[in-house]
Amino acid sequence: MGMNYSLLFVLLRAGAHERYVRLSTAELASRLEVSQQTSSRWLIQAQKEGWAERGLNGLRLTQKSLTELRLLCETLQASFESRKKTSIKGEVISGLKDGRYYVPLPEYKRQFKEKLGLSPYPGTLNIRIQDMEAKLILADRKGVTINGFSHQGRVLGEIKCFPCLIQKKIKGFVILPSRSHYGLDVLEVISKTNLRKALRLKDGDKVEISVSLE
Amino acid sequence: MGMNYSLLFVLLRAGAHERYVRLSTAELASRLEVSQQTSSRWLIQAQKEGWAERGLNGLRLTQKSLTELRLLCETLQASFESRKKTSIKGEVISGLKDGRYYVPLPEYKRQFKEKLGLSPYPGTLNIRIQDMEAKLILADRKGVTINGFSHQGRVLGEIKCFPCLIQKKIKGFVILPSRSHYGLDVLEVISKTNLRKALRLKDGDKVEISVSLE
DNA sequence: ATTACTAAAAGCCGAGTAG
DNA sequence: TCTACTCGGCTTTTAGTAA
Repeated sequence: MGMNYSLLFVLLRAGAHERYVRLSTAELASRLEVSQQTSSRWLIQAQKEGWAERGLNGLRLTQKSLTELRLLCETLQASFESRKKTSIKGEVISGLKDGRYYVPLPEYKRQFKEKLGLSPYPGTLNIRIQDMEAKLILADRKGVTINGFSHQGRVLGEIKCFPCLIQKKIKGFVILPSRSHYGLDVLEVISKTNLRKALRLKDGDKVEISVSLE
Repeated sequence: MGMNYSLLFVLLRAGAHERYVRLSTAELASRLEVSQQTSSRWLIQAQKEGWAERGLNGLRLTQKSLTELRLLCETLQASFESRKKTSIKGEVISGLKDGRYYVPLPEYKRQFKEKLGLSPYPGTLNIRIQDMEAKLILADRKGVTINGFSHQGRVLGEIKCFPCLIQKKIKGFVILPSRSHYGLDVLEVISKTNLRKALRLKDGDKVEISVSLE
């Protein structure tokens, strides 16, 4: 029989981790949104299994409960405070050259300058990545959003950007266009400079992108 | 229908808060310690209620789940990081005078000096407290431990100490001897000075002890 | 391999109520 | 007041199994 999380959380909120608290089974029931009978039964069970104890002054959580809850707290914290940075590896590919079209569009350019402080080189460096999940992690994060717009009857979608360092040398941004022509295995990077030239990259070269998830 | 905590915690531990994770219902079942059929049913339910979603790449937690879990995380953190100080009130009593025997023992004295920076007055101030729960709170905390030892065939137990301020004036330590002769209603305090003299205390006088729980 | 349905058994819930 | 028992009804579980 596992622990009754709802009960433990209610007891914790009542302060039963540091002192005996006086809580009638009826009061407990209302906080748990169950009947008085059920809260009474749950409490008896929790006592039997060593999660809670009752004394003259009321209820309190046992050391066993506290250990368990503290562990849970750490698990939760670890999950939520997880990675602020990630490193993505892949190799340079040629791609469709469409970055050369959309990156220099005035509306995108204006927003790149305003939101990223970047006057981008007109084009993207395309990287085929090994770990596709990495792109999914980015897709989930907030990043900086460049708004979409219409241009000459064409709809240009929004772009999500993440600051990054290419080969640990040059600053740039990983961009995730909402209407990308690439799949999950290709990452697009923009920078002030022509990355291929500056880093002497050619198709097939291995590159490392250190991305800040902020 | 409330959320299924066990399921959410297992999914969180699997990393489903930041990406799709591939987990068969059988694998999930073994982690949840339920049958495959039950894990399948729970998952369907969680999906229906908007706690989890399934894509081609596996399972992941929804925003709704993350919001809920983050809130829970904060509750837990708040509970565990709670009070760093507490105030205990009571009145001076005479006690058994046994502090006069054990406080000055060289081994205890050495540790008091080393661990607390204290050369204690040979004796304890005994206080009958109104709120017995306060002592239980202390017993639960770590404090500073003075190790036990043997002396002339007698076993002297370990002592847990908490820095305190008596009457908001004089520094000292609340001590909790593991083999105390007192019950939960009596607190023993040591200090560099003779507290009775310095604060002009006599039996029955009200005192306030501000304890640092660290 | 996998998921999820059926159906019977097991377990849980809460109204009623005793102490 | 309060807690916790009984017991009929309802829900959840899991073995078996189909897809």
